Amino acid sequence: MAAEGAEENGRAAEVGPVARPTIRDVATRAGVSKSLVSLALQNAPRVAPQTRAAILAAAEELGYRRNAAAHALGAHRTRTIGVFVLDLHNPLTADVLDAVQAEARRRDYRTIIVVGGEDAAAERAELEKLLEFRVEGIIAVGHRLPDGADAAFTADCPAVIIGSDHRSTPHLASVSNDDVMGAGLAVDHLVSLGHERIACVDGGPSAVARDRRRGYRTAMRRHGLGDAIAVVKGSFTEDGGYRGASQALDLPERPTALFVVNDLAAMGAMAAVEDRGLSVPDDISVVGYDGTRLAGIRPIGLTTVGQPLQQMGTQAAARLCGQLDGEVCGQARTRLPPSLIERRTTARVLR
Amino acid sequence: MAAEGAEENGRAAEVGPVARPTIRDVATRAGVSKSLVSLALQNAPRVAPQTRAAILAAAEELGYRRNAAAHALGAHRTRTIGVFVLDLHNPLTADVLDAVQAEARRRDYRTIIVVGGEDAAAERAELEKLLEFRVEGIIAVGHRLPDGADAAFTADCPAVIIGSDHRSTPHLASVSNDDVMGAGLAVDHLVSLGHERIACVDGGPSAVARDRRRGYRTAMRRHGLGDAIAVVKGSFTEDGGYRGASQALDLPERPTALFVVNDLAAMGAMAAVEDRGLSVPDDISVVGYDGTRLAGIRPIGLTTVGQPLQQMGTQAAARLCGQLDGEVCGQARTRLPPSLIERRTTARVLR
DNA sequence: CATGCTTGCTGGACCGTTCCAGCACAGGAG
DNA sequence: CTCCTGTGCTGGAACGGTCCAGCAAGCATG
Repeated sequence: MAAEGAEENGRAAEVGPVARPTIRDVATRAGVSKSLVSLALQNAPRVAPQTRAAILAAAEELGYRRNAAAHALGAHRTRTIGVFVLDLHNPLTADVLDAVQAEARRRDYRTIIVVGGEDAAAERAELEKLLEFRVEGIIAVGHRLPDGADAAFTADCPAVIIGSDHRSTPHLASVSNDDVMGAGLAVDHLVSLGHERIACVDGGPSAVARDRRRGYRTAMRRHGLGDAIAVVKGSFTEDGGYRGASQALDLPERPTALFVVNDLAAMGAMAAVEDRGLSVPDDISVVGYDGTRLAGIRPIGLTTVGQPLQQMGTQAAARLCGQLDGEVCGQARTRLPPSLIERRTTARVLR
Repeated sequence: MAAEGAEENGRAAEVGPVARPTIRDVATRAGVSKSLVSLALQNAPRVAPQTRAAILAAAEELGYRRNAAAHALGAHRTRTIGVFVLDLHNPLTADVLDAVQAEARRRDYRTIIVVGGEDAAAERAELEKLLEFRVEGIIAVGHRLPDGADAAFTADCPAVIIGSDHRSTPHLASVSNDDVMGAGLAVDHLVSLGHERIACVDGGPSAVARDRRRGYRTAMRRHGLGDAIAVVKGSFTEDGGYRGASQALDLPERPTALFVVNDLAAMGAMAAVEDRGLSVPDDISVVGYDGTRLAGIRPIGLTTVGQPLQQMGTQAAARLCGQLDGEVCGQARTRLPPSLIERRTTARVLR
């Protein structure tokens, strides 16, 4: 029966956009007022069961489909949250998104995703698009907007940032892992394997990179290795990792281990090691950060600091939806503990 | 000035959804009718330049933002295409999406992305959501809807499938690579390295897997290796690749090379090789399929059949937008040639 | 029997746009 | 001067829903 409706439209589709049945058409067919159809469709209580059934049947027969635009306009609500993604290529994104999506669905919110293009302008345009859609809240998985610009957006609807907690915009809610602690975990692990000359391949100016860098420094000093601290410039990309590691390996006192700002960059770092005729982990141990699936892939087996990605996604969505539903939510910034995932790119240092 | 508007709303945001300025507010401030504001905002021709400027200024001052819902309702258009993604984890997805997004943007269409959940029901719900938003067209990157169900959707708006071209639904436009040819490329390459016992780790019942399987068989026969044909069951996941390869390696006549249905599964296959104390490529050569970035990562260096992912994304978007803009588009099903990307997981067979 | 409450339904205003018909005015052609 | 054309603008209907006030009928209560 539904198929029949689709068939009818199938023909019309050839010549242009189909004139879809409206709530009024359904009302006529069911012999009731359009108001009642509206009520029945949103599962309102005061509708007689058999009337409701008749309306639902009529809707089904006509192939009625709610018009989200009209709905939003009338209801002043969309029950939709916008998800902004900075980089689809980062394997971290997929894990987080799956969890966000699942939690939102559970709470009866829908999600739409947009992805920020190359530059800040494109990112801004995508965010603007979300706002035009009148999403009720925004979840951002990474962002590169200058401080302050994001504030202008979150003035319009609540937002939660996943991953980086911008210290500069304290009003922004965030769910992140404790990067300082995570970096410490990495250093602790390497030290426990006897490493002393541990270099840090950095990620640049972002808040995340800053914290990981700081955690590295703090941990090194804690182990009495303050003099061995060596931070080289890199980035969150494979290429950045390659260049950073190259620089570190060419240091006069060559490090025996590399702590790299994220998993992707760690891939590049391993390539750099290899290109110098050295091997991982025999000559050089490598630790990444993020705990993405990529790192877990067998031929790679990267030791890394795992973020609770799924949990982060879930919490972010739960917090946002909760806030929208008027629940009182606790603190705006949640920070989850990371954990070390030991695999095959780290080994005891050779004397 | 824009910031000022944001500030004002910033306060109101605490107590609930902000009452955003409407086109009417802008009209009042600029001292014109709302119709003219509407005209000015959509860059209509018959608006005096200085009036337009005044209107734009007023809009800016008030922090006006178009309401997409109202727009859609009035204009009977959304200029939005919906992108359905089956699996965000497949690294192929990101490449394709980037290209789709870029092309759509170039043609002044916006995109929204939804991701299909665990099962066919969730997938259907997401597609339905897109339709409720009244997207003008749909691009699907993979899908698992039973044949016929997808027909019901595409009856309502034009759609292009990327990747798999469902033979069973010939009315669906698609952009794909030639899987039969690609599989042939892989076999040719292995044969040129002296391999004869080449096994195929399969991907299951999907159309894509079928074509790759068939391409493998055809090529083997072409090389006079019909007797060496060995297809083992696997899937498009790492795990499926592992199990498939395990089975292949336990064959009485152990193969010297593995052609695996996609890059992800090839990762699993390599793990299986390793677990048997064998090495890639010295003992076993491995070829993947897709040409994802994953395969290119240095520590992996997988030899693979590369799909022109970016080109596929671009063409799909171009075709869809073109159709929506009334251009006459050629054939509904485009098939691009893949190419072999030779890296370090294949080697000359040892005698 | 009047009253009030509950249940089930209706009519119409409203949301923020677009778009169409139409109007006033200016300038050029006849 | 009149007519015509084009320019710049306005008012209001329409889009497809939601939601509120209100109404009729049935029932219980006093």
